[in-house]
Amino acid sequence: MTSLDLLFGALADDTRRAFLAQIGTGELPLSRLEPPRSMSLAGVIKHVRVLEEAGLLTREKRGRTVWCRSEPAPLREAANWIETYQGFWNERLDALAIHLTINGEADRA
Amino acid sequence: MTSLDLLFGALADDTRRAFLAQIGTGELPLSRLEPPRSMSLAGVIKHVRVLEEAGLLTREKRGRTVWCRSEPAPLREAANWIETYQGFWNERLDALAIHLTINGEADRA
DNA sequence: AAAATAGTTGACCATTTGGTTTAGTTTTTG
DNA sequence: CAAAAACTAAACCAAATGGTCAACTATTTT
Repeated sequence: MTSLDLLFGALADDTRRAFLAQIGTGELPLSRLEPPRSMSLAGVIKHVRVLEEAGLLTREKRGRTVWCRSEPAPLREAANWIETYQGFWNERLDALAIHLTINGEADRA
Repeated sequence: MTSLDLLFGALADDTRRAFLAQIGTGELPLSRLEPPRSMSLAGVIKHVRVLEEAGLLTREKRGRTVWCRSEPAPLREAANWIETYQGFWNERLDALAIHLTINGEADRA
């Protein structure tokens, strides 16, 4: 299984996306993660492991609590695939370029 | 299951990403799709259905051949999630803005 | 009309996934 | 020390996934 499989697979779940959103740029004790649909702590741990194996988060044990930190780098890989596969992101960037060009000409006037 | 689940789930497979890449912006007969690892036509059809259910492709039957066309719109939804969840795309767009600003000033000189 | 091409469907199978419960370990706290 | 808190690991289960093959429909082509 390729790393993109792991990556997209990890993102293909409500619960796991919620965890990433909750962690954001900070860090959170594993037991503070709030699954959208209630589940046992063991269930939570399984999801955390999937995210970890996809490289999307790291765990650090301090005392008796495990702190989860999100790792954004792999997301770039996923976004790169989307971008490369079909130039729709290019269209978006083109649109921005046009916007900035207009602004630039407005500045000049 | 939410539509993002379907979307990321559809992308979480080598074979299906290959199909999307092969179709690109054009269209391709279903039987011309080339799975990375060889498989029966029935297998191919199952993958095509997954992509279809995620909204990533549409089929049109003309004569005896089914033409597959890729639908980029849902990808934007996926990319939007990535962008929203943590502002790393913003950094990228910022970088482009800086680039264009420099060009604009070069034009002015 | 007969044969080949293109696709679909259904039954089946093995593996993975998403969850549970129970029984642990380790680290704090009373 | 004893109890609570935070986590882990193993066994188990149902459902989904990724694949097969065989039988079938529909459309060309010869």
